[in-house]
Amino acid sequence: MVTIKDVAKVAGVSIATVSRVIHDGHQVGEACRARVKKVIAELGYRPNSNARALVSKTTNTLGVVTPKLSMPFFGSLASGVEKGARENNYKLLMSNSLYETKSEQEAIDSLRDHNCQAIILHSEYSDEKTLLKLANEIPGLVLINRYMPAIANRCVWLDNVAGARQATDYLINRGHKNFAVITSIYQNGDPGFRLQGIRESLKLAGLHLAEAAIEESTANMEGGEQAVQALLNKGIQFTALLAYNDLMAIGAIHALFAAGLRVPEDVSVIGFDDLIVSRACRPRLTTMHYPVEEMASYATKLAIQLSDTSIEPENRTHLFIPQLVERDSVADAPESRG
Amino acid sequence: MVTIKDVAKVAGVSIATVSRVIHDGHQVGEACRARVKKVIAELGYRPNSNARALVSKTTNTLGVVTPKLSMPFFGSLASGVEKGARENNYKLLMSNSLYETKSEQEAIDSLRDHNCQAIILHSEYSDEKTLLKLANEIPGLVLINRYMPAIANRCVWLDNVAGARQATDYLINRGHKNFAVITSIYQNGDPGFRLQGIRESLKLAGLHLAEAAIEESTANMEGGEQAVQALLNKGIQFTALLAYNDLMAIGAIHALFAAGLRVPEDVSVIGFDDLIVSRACRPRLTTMHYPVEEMASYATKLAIQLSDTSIEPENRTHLFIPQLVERDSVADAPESRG
DNA sequence: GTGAAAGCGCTAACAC
DNA sequence: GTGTTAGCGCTTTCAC
Repeated sequence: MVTIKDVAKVAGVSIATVSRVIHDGHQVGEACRARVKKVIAELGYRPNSNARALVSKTTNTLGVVTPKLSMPFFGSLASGVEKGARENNYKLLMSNSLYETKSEQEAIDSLRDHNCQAIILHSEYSDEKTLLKLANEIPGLVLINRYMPAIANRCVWLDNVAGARQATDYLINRGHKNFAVITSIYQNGDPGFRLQGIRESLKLAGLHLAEAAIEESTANMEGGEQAVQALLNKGIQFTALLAYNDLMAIGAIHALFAAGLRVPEDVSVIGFDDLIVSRACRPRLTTMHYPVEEMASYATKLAIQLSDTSIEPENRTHLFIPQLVERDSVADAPESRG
Repeated sequence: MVTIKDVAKVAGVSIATVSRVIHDGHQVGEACRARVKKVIAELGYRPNSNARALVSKTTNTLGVVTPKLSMPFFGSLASGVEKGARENNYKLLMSNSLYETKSEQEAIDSLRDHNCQAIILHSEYSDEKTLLKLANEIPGLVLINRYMPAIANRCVWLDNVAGARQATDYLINRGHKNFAVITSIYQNGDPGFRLQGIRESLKLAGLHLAEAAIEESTANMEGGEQAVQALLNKGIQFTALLAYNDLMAIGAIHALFAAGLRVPEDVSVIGFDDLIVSRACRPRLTTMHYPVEEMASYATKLAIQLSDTSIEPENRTHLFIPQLVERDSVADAPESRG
């Protein structure tokens, strides 16, 4: 390994001079700087980032904690963070929290050990108190997809209620009157807000949503299938189905066709997230676009900014709005057709 | 920040003793150890990993370079690496190479700066010479999804030829005689090997594959659609379609239905990779399972092992075989049905 | 069993 | 402009 000493020796200068040259120091003589640069190139010298971090206490390292990278949603999130990190010349440390409080905590701790100045956290399980404490200890901590009023300016989140309302309104405008909803068994967080949005819109339109028309299941394809089967078994009549997310929506479409129902002719289905899968199913899924990647990049820049405590943080929150993506899984209500 | 000195002071011992306690040192007195441990817990002391890395020259850090995390395939790869890293108590540094030689190189360099002892590299663009040089400099470098004879024992790869043969044979056994293939315009690497496998199997079965029945396009859904449209426009007759990957296969299914052809009744379609999307489309896609996540975990352990130059590396390569996953997009050939 | 001390590679005063 | 020097927090001999 070639160190700053080696460079200094070969170039016939002191290590301080080499250090200055590296830091674009304009306080070094022309000729000298050129010589040092040449030696650096020849020797292939690369500063040791550990030594640098140790003394300067600034690591230019950013950490991200998500449940599981193999889930396309989190892959996109990670990709957005990576982009933000790269653009700011930060290194990216990554940790899966595996949907567990304990490993979530471990993941965060390990990032802290590594002196991450900025951390992007997608936390589903830690309680508010823990998060608040953490936020207090780490200025560069930003929460993504979670809103906590006490640290509103550290939250980058999506307006799930508005998104769900938009989806519901769209269906209402298409003439639908008979709704069913499939949602996650875990009603804290996103699922709860989306359901709330659905309820609000329906109520405003004077439409009734029976409790029996809301089916809970796991938030994946299988869950979507099962939920629809349950709905059908109960004899619920519906022409419009709102799914908690794309995966459930796709499972629903499978189950609907298996039951001899056509999408969108008999039943319109709408998803949420706009993952790649939504373009893979047939019919292509109409859904609410969740700009995760963009939000993640944004959160990254915010985290880096906040980690510099010398600048006063803005006192505002960071709210994104989902957009409707019209594809082929929604049609006008059968009864309203010519 | 609480340092080892703080702990030593509070516990009334020297920093050396604290260090020993941390390292499970059994060379510390019972009472003393207990006291130090208590202080560590009380103060919430966590060793500074930079300082540690600096002196011990062992960072326990692993880097991974993939084109883009938002692609489900690479998300899975990253997830596998994360698992391997976590199990070995390694930290994970991540870099996107964005499908460009230059950023691929930058990504690798940045990992080196950070003293990664082990690196998992999914390289599509760097040439063999560059890779060889790199492998030479970094003992813990492992190539995933690329085979280079000169460093065979550093390669974790998939037998694409065998996979393609298996897929083709399966179709042949189902009575198909008229084949078409849609593949990537980039024929270096995986696409070339898969096409080779297809050709071998067909030839062995005495079946002819006209050049016109091979259509090249981009390796995504749109590419799959376009390729099938081109095939259809040319008037190619086929009952079996082999797609380079799942995405192309799904695009193909869309195009086939759009043209009034049913899958699998009129045309059987087979994919490759077994991404989540393959379970999202209708009919569900029969495909070759690519065990990326498993391979990535394996590669990670291998890289960590290789990075320890004190142990002699095994002189063998690491080859994985894809597995056929039967779902609903393949049926017996129409002409062979009762 | 425990402490003192050297030093990992680097940055940042502080001299000259 | 350039060099000297004091650490950053830690591990690791080497004494005692």
